Amino acid sequence: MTEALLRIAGTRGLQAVSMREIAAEAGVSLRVVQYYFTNKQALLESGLTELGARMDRRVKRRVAAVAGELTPRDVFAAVLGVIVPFDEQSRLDAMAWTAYYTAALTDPVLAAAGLALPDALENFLTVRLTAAQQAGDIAPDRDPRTEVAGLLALANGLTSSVLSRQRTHEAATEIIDYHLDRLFGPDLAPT
Amino acid sequence: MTEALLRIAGTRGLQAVSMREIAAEAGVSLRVVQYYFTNKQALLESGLTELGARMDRRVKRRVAAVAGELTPRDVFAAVLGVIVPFDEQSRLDAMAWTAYYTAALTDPVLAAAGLALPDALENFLTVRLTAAQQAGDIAPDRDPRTEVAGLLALANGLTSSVLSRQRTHEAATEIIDYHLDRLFGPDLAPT
DNA sequence: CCCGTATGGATACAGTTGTATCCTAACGAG
DNA sequence: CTCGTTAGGATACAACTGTATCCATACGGG
Repeated sequence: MTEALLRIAGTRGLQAVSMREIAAEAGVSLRVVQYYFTNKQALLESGLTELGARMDRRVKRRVAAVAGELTPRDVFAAVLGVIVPFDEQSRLDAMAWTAYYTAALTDPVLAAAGLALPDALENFLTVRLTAAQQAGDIAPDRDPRTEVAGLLALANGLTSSVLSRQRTHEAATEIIDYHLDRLFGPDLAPT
Repeated sequence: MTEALLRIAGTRGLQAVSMREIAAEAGVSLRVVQYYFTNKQALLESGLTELGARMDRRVKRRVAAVAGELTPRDVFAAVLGVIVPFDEQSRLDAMAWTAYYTAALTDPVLAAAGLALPDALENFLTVRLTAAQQAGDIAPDRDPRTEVAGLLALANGLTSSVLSRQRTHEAATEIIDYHLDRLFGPDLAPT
């Protein structure tokens, strides 16, 4: 049922999401939607939670696919590579996520629930990059906090352009890889 | 009246924009809104046009403020510096712009009218950067098209984080300047 | 003076929205 | 068997939406 919500949000936008639309999309009656989600707000929050869970699953899958030891660069490639949509499903999710993010800018309730994830992500990556710097994996004159902020902003901006079909997923990935090469140095680039 | 529209879109979101709300915000009657904008769609399009015009005005103002000759870096600093919100007014406009952009992702009518500007901007900057490269202002191993795409994506991503108050305008500008320094070389950096 | 046109006030209307209410079934515990 | 709880169908309701209609005024050219 939350899946129906995200399907609508990803194809027709959050503003097209109504209790009745979800009921129709999920093939149930309006009452059932009301029954399992008392509020529309509870419904929306469940969508946001599910989006976060999907993102998490994708990162874990990518990390698990890495053979051998996990380099810091692998972590960044996995996280950033998951932000930019790479297939139909992740494109729909990214659409829904953008819709949520925009809504959160003017809705304080959604903001509290939705802006925590990007923040946590930035902190997580900053911690990892700082550790990588102390281990000598990146140059000492880099500022981990600034680099992470720049990379996340880049990935988000690229996502926008991929969603609007201004750019393909491959072109976006290339740009990200280029920046990762510069940060981690060519000796750490994947073969 | 279009101003009232953008004020609402920037503070409460596009979905809060209704004919009656605009009438109230502009201090006129509903009929007047209907009279000057026959459709709601015409109303929305006028908002988009106005946003583009404001962006244009800001760029021109920055360009005009440059003393002496206009370096390629000045052009980029002006354009990118105008994308990231820097005062209350530009913050509201960026909010409205984000709302429009998100709506355009699922509304083909808005997409045709709204995605033309970013596209034109990217082409314009690519032409300028290619010329700058031929003049020796940037290293010959850079790909102008990729560099422009990356910078615009970065600026857009930073705008998102500034709008969500995750980052200040100053922090965003710093990151952009850092990337411009790397692209144009320190010898062309502003004093 | 007179009338077409621009401007705008008041109200109506059908559709959609979130939410609430009322009524059935099913079903396991006692 | 009975009863409380879970699950869901049918419908109602007030609020809001975009749009349309009916009217009144102003006003400049003939």
